[in-house]
Amino acid sequence: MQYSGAKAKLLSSFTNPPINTTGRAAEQTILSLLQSCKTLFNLTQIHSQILKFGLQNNPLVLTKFASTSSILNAIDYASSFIFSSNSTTHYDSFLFNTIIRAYAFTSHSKNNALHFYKHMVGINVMPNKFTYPFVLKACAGLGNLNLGKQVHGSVMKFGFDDDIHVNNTLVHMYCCCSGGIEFARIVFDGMCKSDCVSWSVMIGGYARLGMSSDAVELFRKMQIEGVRPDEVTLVSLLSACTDLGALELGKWVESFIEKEKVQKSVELRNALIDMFAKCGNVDRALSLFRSMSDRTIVTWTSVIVGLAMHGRGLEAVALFNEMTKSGVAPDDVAFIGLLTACSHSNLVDEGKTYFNLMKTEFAVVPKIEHYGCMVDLFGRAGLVKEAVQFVENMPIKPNSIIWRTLITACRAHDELHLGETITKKLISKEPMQESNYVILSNIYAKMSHWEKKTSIRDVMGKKGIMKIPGSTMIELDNNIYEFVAGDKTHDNYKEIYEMIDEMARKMRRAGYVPTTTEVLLDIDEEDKEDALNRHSEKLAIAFALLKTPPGTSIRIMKNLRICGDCHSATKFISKVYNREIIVRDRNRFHSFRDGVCSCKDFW
DNA sequence: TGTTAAGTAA
Repeated sequence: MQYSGAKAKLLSSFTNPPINTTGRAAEQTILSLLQSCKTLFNLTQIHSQILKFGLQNNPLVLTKFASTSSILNAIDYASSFIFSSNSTTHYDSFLFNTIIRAYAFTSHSKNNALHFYKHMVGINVMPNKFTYPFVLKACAGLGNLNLGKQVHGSVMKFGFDDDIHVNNTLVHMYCCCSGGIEFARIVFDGMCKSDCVSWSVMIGGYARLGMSSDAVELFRKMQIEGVRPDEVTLVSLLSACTDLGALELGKWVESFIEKEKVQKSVELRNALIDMFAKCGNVDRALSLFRSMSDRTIVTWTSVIVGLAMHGRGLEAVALFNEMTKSGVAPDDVAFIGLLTACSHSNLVDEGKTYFNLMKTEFAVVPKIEHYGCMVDLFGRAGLVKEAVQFVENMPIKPNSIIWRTLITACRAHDELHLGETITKKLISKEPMQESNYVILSNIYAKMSHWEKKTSIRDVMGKKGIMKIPGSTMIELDNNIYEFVAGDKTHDNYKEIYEMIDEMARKMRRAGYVPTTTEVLLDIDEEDKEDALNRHSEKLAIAFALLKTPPGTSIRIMKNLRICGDCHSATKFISKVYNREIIVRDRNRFHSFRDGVCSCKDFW
């Protein structure tokens, strides 16, 4: 490579170094080399120059060296000098901050950051207020709560707990450690000064942990206290809206952005797209997407996933092709979206093709999730043999999700004995997982093995298996209501149960037959029907029918997959009450209208 | 002789 001008001159002074230079001049030479050339020179050469000049313990040189480039080697060289040094050279906080910072920002070396922090304290170099944000960032990356608490102790000991930056990073650190969220809130509540970043960190912490109601609640408090949210706050808030299915709140965020002229970063627009897609308004997501000229892989993936969830697989595939043509390289998440789109829309050939292209053309190594998508693709399409073969030939050891996907396919396509065998194997490996027993119970129901089905309940009771309660959420008049099966905690519960009875009568007249085999309980048929009628989604629909004007759409969100009976019942409800009912379950959207579901019963 | 904090996709 040819260099000209100043660089060429420096390069020549480097290859023909002023050998006799000593002291201040040598220091200046090295510093200017490091200053001007950064990554131009081979670090090993600079290293040998430093040794030649005897500057290996010079704090200035080391600091410059460590901050010279983002190349980890530079930091490693600098840090090895410090550790190998047995001189009494005094290194100041800035040198350590530089090194800690470099390590804290490098994904694999966060331990080194802590290492240096401890070394620094050990040789009596005082940390300053700039030190802790770096150290705490490293702690956050490591997610080690005890380590974080230790550093928190030092922060207090050295009296930096009145610094807003330090406190903000403390809150963030606790948010990133498992089991740390309560500590985060304690620090947050105890801060003598707080700003938009403090609130954003805390709201973001709740949102990432799926504590979405807490995130929304804290945002409301932020509004009351008059702190202006910025685009980062709103990304976290939108993520909470997405999780809760809170479309109205999401729309409010969009109008807030316009009204308050919040900077519309790509991340913020991506979050809006994701929110609209997952709150049931995929067309709004699409139009936002079309209006963007600075799309990232996240933008594309968000709409592809959104379309997949709505069963619009062909459009998702078309968008994927448009994306690759426009020069955006697909990553592993994009492929998960694409393959999900194929499996939810019965596009077996397309799915197979893209799975192969993934490796050959796009150099994305398939992960267990991609294999899972393929098993699902075959399984849903009724190709159980292909699914089994695929699992047998997988280069990765199948996990329990793969097995459950396969079992679900067996159950749906009447490979009941195979399903039973695999489920029993799975239960022996994973005896505390409730869903394994639910699947087995459903298989026995389909086989009419009622005694076996009944005995499952005893087994579960003996093992003390925790049930994940099904719950359904609905957003009405700026409130989010949550229902669980058999819920009687709601203010209007009497009205709701009367409505349930009315719904049951009208549905029966329209030809609805309850699917009582879905009930796990050991009770008689009439009680089973009663239990089905109290499923959380039916309670939420009854509540919505009571509280919203006739003819308007009803949107509900379920935490698990919608059960077969509720799916069939909702079709009848949509017809009898002339309502569009949009259900978001764990996997996808179901849009019921006039007795038909948008998923065409393919789910 | 200087440096610091937060966010999105299955």
